[in-house]
Amino acid sequence: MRSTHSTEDRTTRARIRDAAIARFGESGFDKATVREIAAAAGVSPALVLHHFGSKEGLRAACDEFVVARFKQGKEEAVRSGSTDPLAALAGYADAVPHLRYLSRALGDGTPAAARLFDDMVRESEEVMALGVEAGMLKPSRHPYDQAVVLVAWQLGGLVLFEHVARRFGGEAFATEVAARYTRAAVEVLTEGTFADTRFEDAWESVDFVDERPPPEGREQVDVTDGSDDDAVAG
Amino acid sequence: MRSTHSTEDRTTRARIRDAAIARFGESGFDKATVREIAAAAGVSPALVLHHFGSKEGLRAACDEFVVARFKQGKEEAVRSGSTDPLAALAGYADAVPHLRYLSRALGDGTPAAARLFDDMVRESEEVMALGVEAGMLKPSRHPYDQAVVLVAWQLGGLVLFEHVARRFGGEAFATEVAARYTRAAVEVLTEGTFADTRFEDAWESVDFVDERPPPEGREQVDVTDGSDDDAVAG
DNA sequence: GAGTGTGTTGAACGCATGTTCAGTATACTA
DNA sequence: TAGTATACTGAACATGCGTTCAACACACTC
Repeated sequence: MRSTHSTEDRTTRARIRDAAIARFGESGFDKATVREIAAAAGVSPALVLHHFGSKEGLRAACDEFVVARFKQGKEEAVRSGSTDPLAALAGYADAVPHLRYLSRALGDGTPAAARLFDDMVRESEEVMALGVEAGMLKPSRHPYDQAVVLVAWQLGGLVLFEHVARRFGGEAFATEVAARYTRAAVEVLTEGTFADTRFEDAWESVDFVDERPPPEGREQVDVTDGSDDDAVAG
Repeated sequence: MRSTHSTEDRTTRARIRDAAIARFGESGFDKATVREIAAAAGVSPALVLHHFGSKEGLRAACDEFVVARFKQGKEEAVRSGSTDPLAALAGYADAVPHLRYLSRALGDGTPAAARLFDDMVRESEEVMALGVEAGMLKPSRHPYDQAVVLVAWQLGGLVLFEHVARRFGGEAFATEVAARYTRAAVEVLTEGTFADTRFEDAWESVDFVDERPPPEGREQVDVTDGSDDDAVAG
């Protein structure tokens, strides 16, 4: 019996969630207000709380939705052979708000951000191992550490993409900025930038443990609730 | 006639500023309250506003201070030959709050963050040009773009350092985490990770402009005010 | 000692925010 | 038609926030 009133193509709940993703992405979680989000979705502030319990609940719903969406897009990217989700996603114009949201979430220290980071490290490690086997990637002396660093760079570039775009004279999340970014990134990841192994040798002599931390104990949250938000209303 | 009351080793103003840097760094600008900061500094909330005019003024003062401090540390790092300020700064235990603050500022979208980013790009470009001349760095096809990307990665790694540390099983901004991070980073920057030039060639064929954006027009703010905050009181 | 300026405080103000709640409208069930 | 569940609203509440302001304490000048 969902959405007895709304005759739109999407559920009211989905409209609110999308408006929240947009507002959170632009202003950040704290600065974005429930009233703003409600207005953007064309509903009353009370309805937002009616559907999501609290502002924090709304954030959790947005987190789930965006992370799931991102994961899905990433699988496609892996399938196509690219390791940079930024480039893979930049094509989809409607994914930009989600990228923006993700960028904010990573900076805000949302619980979902940690989950996303850990997931990406795990998957990157797998993908990179496969890449090494296939002769596409060079083997690393510290595969796990390298996966962590590369994920940090990828997501870090996402968080600071606004600045990258400004330096490139384009708008944030514009396709050509993303392409230019990727071109430079790929060059570095192919050629390297140090001419000799001076630094590498120096740091290699430092002997640190190469172990993963104890198993993460993060519960794998399943994305059941709200998955039918976009269902058509009667 | 500064600080007629306080008999501490530092000015009250400096104590407030340091407390603010710590609180902003831990909770972020929005969540950190003037009352909290005042309590941490051992003064009344009203005094905070008396000294800095507003919370935003306090943020500006913190920005100036940290950016200046960071710039200074970076110069030393360049002099020592390292291009990674994270590693260069990690040694100074008392710099950790500043790193934490910087990490937050970059995520919050503080005006100072843009200034810092732009400064770093400019300086990185210079340093990298020198490095190429000296035969220490490989020449890039797109030196400016490469500088932008490397700065984005450096600072992005800083923003997400909390997650890097978690994956490495250490505390954020711990020295050994920083070392492990640097080791992996240096490996990638020396060897690259792609085994062949497949991706590089593909992206190189995309023809984008390599120009810098129009001159930035950002006024170079001079750090005169508050520079004597740490002066000893009579 | 009077006058002045600065550091400092406690209490209050005004405002925006997240949240609650009583109540209305609509759709479905029987 | 009556009953019930759900979507939805307007108005209000409580709280925490940044900020203001009148007053006090101390140091300095004359």
